[in-house]
Amino acid sequence: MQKPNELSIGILAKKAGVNVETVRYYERISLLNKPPTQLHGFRKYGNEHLLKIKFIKRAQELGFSLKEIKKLLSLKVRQTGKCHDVKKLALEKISDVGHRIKDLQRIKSRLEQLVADCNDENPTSDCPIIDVMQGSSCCQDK
Amino acid sequence: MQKPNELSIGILAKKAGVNVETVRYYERISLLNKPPTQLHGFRKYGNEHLLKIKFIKRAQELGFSLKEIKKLLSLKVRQTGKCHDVKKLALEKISDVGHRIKDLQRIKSRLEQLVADCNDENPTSDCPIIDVMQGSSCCQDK
DNA sequence: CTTGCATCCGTACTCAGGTACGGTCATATA
DNA sequence: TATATGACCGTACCTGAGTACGGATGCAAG
Repeated sequence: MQKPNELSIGILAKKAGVNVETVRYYERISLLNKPPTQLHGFRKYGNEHLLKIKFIKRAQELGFSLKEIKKLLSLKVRQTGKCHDVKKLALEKISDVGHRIKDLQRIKSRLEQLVADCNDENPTSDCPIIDVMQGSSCCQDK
Repeated sequence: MQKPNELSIGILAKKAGVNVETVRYYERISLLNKPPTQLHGFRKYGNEHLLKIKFIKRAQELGFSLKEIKKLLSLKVRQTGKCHDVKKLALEKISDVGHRIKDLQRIKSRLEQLVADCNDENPTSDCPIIDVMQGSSCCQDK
């Protein structure tokens, strides 16, 4: 019924490994342009749509938000788009991710330190973890 | 009008450095128990409420969600609560945070590698960052 | 022909952690 | 006393990234 490179939304979603609703969602937020429709409004996708969804998913794995991906896609589309512009976004993302890593590391070592000080059999009233959260001991920093 | 250690919601919020609405929100989700009310239903807080909100805020800084904080608070309250139980939650959180750090590091080094390969003046059609997201080159891992 | 799945569309719901709004009443100050 | 805050309450809204639902069609196989 369909030419081999014409995909229904269900097939497309399956091939891309996403939910049908996700495809519709991407269209709603104009991340994916609405494809030409057949009779009765049934969507008819091509291979480029499949590639685009896979692009989105890879970019997400690299930590880009959908909003950022939209930007990335627009750079990709414009002929005038320079590698430079993409690189800029990537560098921002690197710095951003770097900050998040630092925050988490600070949290982690704080917790490790607390756990190290903690004697299992103490009642919680003597628990150093609870204590530090009470603010009674140390760390008025920040 | 009020005894010095009785706080209105506005004063409490200010002292704790949170929004009035946040206090009400914490009550809604039973993180903070509803304080005794005066005439006309005005909330009347004590110093223990202030400490509790500060506790919550410190625990949040350590990466605990409000749900987890609720658990922490219930351990703190029960006499039978042992340091052990708190430590367990802390260890879970450490492992959790550790995973998040690893994920972010993987993302970061991937991006750094891409940026290193990227020549500013290329058009986006030759951009290695875009390429990898297209999936045309390398990395069919995961 | 009927059953059953796929698709259409719009809307509502999810999670977390709040924030904002609107109407009413109380309190404090000038 | 009049005005300006502040507090009350319930509900709606926000972000992000989807997921779910319900009713109306369509299409294909038995």
